[in-house]
Amino acid sequence: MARRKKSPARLVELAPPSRDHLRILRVILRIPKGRLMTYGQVATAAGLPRRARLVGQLLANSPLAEGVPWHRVVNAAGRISERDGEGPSRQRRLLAAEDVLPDRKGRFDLSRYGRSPRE
DNA sequence: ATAATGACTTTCA
DNA sequence: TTGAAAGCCATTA
Repeated sequence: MARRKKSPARLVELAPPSRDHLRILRVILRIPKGRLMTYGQVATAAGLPRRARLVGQLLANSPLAEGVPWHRVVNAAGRISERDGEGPSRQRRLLAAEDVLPDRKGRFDLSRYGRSPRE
């Protein structure tokens, strides 16, 4: 096997996932279709209270692999937090495909869509 | 070790 | 209800 040197921070996508990241991913994977969770809820459900930003950082750096319903994660205001450069259109479209629709101002009703990962 | 930054959240005016 | 400010935490520079 090829010897592996220390990978630069640039190759985040190839870096071994940390324990915390796995816990977060596991929670996101259990968000039912048509439902939403906030960054904070995901963090807490993953056993990492006050680490909402960690959830955001993970998703921001991840290649957003298929099968990972990252689009079901929104901010506490029920709005889409957009990635550097990209608009909310992509996430909005994916949600619309699950009948999760925003109000006139682009806000999602968390009391309606927001639920814990396990029903 | 200090400072800046970011898919965040809560508080307050 | 909205936006600014401060709080919070991991990562980078």
